[in-house]
This record gives sequence, C-alpha cells and structure tokens, in this order.
Amino acid sequence: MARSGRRPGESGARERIAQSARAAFGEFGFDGATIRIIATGAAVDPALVHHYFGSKQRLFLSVMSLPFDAEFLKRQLLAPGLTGVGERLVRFFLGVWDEQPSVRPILTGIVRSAMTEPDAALLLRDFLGRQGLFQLVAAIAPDRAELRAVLVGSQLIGLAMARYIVGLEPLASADPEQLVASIGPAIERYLTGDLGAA
Amino acid sequence: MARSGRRPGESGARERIAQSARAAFGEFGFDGATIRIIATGAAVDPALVHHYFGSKQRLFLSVMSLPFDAEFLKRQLLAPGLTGVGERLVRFFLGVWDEQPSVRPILTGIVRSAMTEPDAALLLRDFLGRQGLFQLVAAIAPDRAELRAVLVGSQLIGLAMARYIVGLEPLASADPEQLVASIGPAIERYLTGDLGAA
DNA sequence: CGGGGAATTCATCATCTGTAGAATTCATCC
DNA sequence: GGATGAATTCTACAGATGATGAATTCCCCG
Repeated sequence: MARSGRRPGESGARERIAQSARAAFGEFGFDGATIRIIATGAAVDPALVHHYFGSKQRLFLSVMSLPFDAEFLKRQLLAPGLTGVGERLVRFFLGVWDEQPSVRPILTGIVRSAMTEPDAALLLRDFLGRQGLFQLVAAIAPDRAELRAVLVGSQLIGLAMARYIVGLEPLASADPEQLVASIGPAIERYLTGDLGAA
Repeated sequence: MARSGRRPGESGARERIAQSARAAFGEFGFDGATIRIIATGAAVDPALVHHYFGSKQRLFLSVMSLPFDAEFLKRQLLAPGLTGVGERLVRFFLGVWDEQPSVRPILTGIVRSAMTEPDAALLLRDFLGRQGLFQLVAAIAPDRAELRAVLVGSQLIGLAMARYIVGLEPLASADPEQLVASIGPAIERYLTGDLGAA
C-alpha cells in the first residue's frame, strides 16, 4: 500500500495545474470550472491544487493574467502612420484569438467569468480601460482618449463574444480579412474621428 | 401547528416566482441564481417553484423570453427615412436598457447566462440573428443582410456588456445622447455602408 | 545515514445544489 | 356538506463543491 507521498523525479505538477486551470476556466468560466475538474485535467489530487494556490480565487488570479505589452503594440500599430490603424488593430486582435492557442483560454475565461465574478470583471475593466487599451489610444488620440478607448473596447469585446463564445454565424466562420475590412473603419473612426458633442 | 397547505385568498405566487426568477437570473446568471434564492425572493417555498415550472431549465426558458416586435420596430426606425437610422437604433436600444425596469433583468440574464449555458447562448443567437435583428436589417439593406446584422449585433452587445454588466467607465455613466452620437454612425455604416470585398 | 522539509495523496467536513414525494390546508362543485 | 383537486409547505435525498488536516513518501543537506 504505497500510493500517497512524494513521487520520484520532477513532476511539473504546479505548471500542469496552471495549464489545466486555464483550460477549464476558459471553457466553463469561474463557477463551472471545478477544482476537481482542474485536478483531473492535471492528473493530480484536488488537494494539491489548494496546496499550491491556496484558494480557487487565488488560483484564478494567478493563472489568468494577460501578457499585454502596450509599448510593443504602440510601435507595431503606429509605425506605418495613422491611416489604417483601425484595420491593423482589428487584424492584431483577431490574430491573438485565432492563432495563439495559449492565450485564447485566458481571454475566453476572463470574458466568461466577468459576467458573474467581480474579480474577473475587474480584470476585464483593466484590460479595456486604463491599464490596457487606454495606453494605446492615448498615444493615438490624446483628446477624449478615455471615451475613445472604451468605444473601441466595446466593439472588440462584442466581436469576441459573438465570434468565439456565442458562436454567432456568419460571424463565427467569417474570414478574418473580411472582418478587418468591415470593422476596421468603425474602429478607426472611434480612434480618430468626430464623436459628436458632449 | 398549522403552517403548510393552501393559503386563503389569491396569492399570485406564480407571477411572484416569475418576477423573482427574472431578477435573480439577471443579477447572478443561470448558475448563480439558486432555486432557493428565487423562492426566498418570492416569499415562497422552494418546492413551489418546481411545482409550477418543473425544472430550473424550464423556469429559465419560461421566464426569460423577450418581447421583441420586429414589425413595430421597422416602422418606427424607418419612418423618417434611411438617414439617421443608426442613431435611432442606438437610441432605441439604450432606451430599452435604461428606461424599462422590467426588461432589463431579462437582457442581463440572457447575456450573463449565455457565456456558460448553451440554452441561453441559443436565445442570444436568435435575438442577434435570424429571429431578431436580421428581420430588421433585411428590411433596410437586403444585400449581405446576415453579415450586417451580426456586425450591428456585435457592437450593440459589446456596448451592453461594457455599460451595464462590466460597468466600464466612462461608458457606464455616459449620457445616452453622447453614445448615440458616437456609436450611431458606426451602426449606420454597418447597415448601409460598404463593408469591403469578401 | 539521519533528519528536515517539500510534494503528494487520503479521508473527511460542512454546505449547498436541484429535485422528489408525501403531507397539509383551502376553494369549489355537486 | 362531503368529495375532489389545486395550492403550499415539510422533509428528505443523493450528489457535488470548496476546503482542511493529517498521513505518507521522497529528495536533499549535513
């Protein structure tokens, strides 16, 4: 009867738990992602999750942070000048969702959970607000940058919801470049156009 | 000991349960809205909820349907002609959320629940797709009506999420007419403008 | 080679969840 | 006024959930 206790060799259990947690939060949201589901996905006892991360809340916060590099993005999007910045932003946004399998569950997890978990809503607000998009927008259009940032954010988050979470056709299967051409100009107007009087 | 059994007079319990369920689903989403929370909100025993509605799923579907009158909306929005239809649509959309206390929990409930519940996602897809917005859009721009409808839908749903659910400032506190002026033209372009080649 | 500490699991708790069935009270119709 | 049926509540169950504390096994340092 030798089953519990430490296992030989390097197991990487902590990283496996983090990985599995991201996948589960992304697919089921905060509530739906059970500690037991996460543990099973990591081939680990549920208690080990608590051992490493303390509580489900702390696990969520530890594991669902976004690697958002505003500086890099600024240079990338503004190098060719202001014209076409809306389309470049949409293209970049879709690229992150479509082509980065490691980031996508983090994004879906935050969006799914933000509907009911205040902590996740805070993450999303930061991402769309002062800690995220605002940094970028302020470099493009200093006047009314807050308003411009949240307008852009609302369109992008709506796009992500419809395309990746709700699966609204024909949006979900649309060619990315079609969406760039359709939505890019709207974003560009939010960034640089006239928004009407206050 | 006389507590259970039928109560004298008309109680309207069924309607109170529906009311309380809408409020709870709207605030906590499908998962977070417990049958017991709903029952307490209606001052009723939890078993009565099942007695009337059978199961939580059926309760949700019975109670969260939207009164969406596409015909009326068409006439309303198109009477003054095509110009300004985007702004009128945004104004109407905000009016429903801001001024109709009975409808708002239904909308927040559907959006909150659609992130994790397939049934609710179906409701949302119908609302933004063929059963809802598409009816309206097809009357305005028959060419590429499906794409136009979901583009409009993505912007409107993103607006609702940011303003009413996530509470993203300064969107959440913005004056409705400011948003009409800012977002209306984007919607109008989705409805009547050039969306780029396929 | 012995001991401290980290990794991992076991067993368990208290609570909450949706749901079911039986029991009780009332209104209404014959 | 007795019977029938609907409204309402009580009690309870079986399973899931987040969390805890102790036990077991292994690695590493002296």
